[in-house]
Amino acid sequence: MITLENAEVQMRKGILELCVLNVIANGEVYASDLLSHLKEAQLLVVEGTLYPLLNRLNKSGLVTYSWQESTGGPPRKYYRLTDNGHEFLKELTLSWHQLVFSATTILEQTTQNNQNRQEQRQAG
Amino acid sequence: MITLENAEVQMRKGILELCVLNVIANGEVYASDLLSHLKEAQLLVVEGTLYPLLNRLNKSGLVTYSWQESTGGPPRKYYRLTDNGHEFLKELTLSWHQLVFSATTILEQTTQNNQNRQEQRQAG
DNA sequence: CCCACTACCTTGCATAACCTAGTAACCTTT
DNA sequence: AAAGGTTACTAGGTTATGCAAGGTAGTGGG
Repeated sequence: MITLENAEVQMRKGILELCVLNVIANGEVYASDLLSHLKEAQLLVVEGTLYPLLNRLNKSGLVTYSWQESTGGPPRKYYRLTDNGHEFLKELTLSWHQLVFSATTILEQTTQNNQNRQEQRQAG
Repeated sequence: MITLENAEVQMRKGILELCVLNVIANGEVYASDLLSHLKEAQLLVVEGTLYPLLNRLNKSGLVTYSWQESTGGPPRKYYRLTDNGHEFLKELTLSWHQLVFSATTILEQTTQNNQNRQEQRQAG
């Protein structure tokens, strides 16, 4: 069964990696930083999603981390991109732009046709 | 293991429904029409992906179809959106734009910071 | 010592859906 | 009737991963 909820989750999935890599590329961050950055951009992510993703990125050699002391609380893992990670991000960003292009192409056609139909309706 | 291939598939998944619904909204089409429209927009889809998707959309009440004779070959199923489908598409399009906004926000930050770093490197 | 807060992490359920490879039916042409 | 093109469809292997829920552990205040 297709629901709006599902479709939105599906779309979000696709760009989550892209966004996480970008935030990390943007400067060393730890998990909570990431969460708040993503939240700022209105991209909903929770811990149970983020930690496994960071581990996957690490195991795939795209990010690495270093422990750093915290003023209060346990030490933090600060992530940064590896060389492979930068390369990967570059190509993924390209893919993303191509995808946006595809979608835009199709959306624009629809918009134009709907406008045409409205004009026809008004003319008729 | 994270690969570029996987990540791209993942991103494409998310917008496939959106694009298919849009093409259908664009005028009655049958499966092969859809495939060529999507191909024009450089969105790779194959039969085995499309037919199940069309069935899901149909079962979810978002599209309906009518049989029409073909000049040569078996009759074709021409799809069109239902009222629910139009409503769904409207909201999904909105979600898509919001998602593009989120991604763009994050991508721009990265681009700016990278530019700053380059300038700093050149200055140093 | 205990509580609250922060931070990191894992297990497992639930879901999802792509795509390969194949089937079957209809039509026309030879 | 055989061949070839067009159209529709599906079963199943494979892969993926979101998220809720629960666990571990460091710090500091009362």
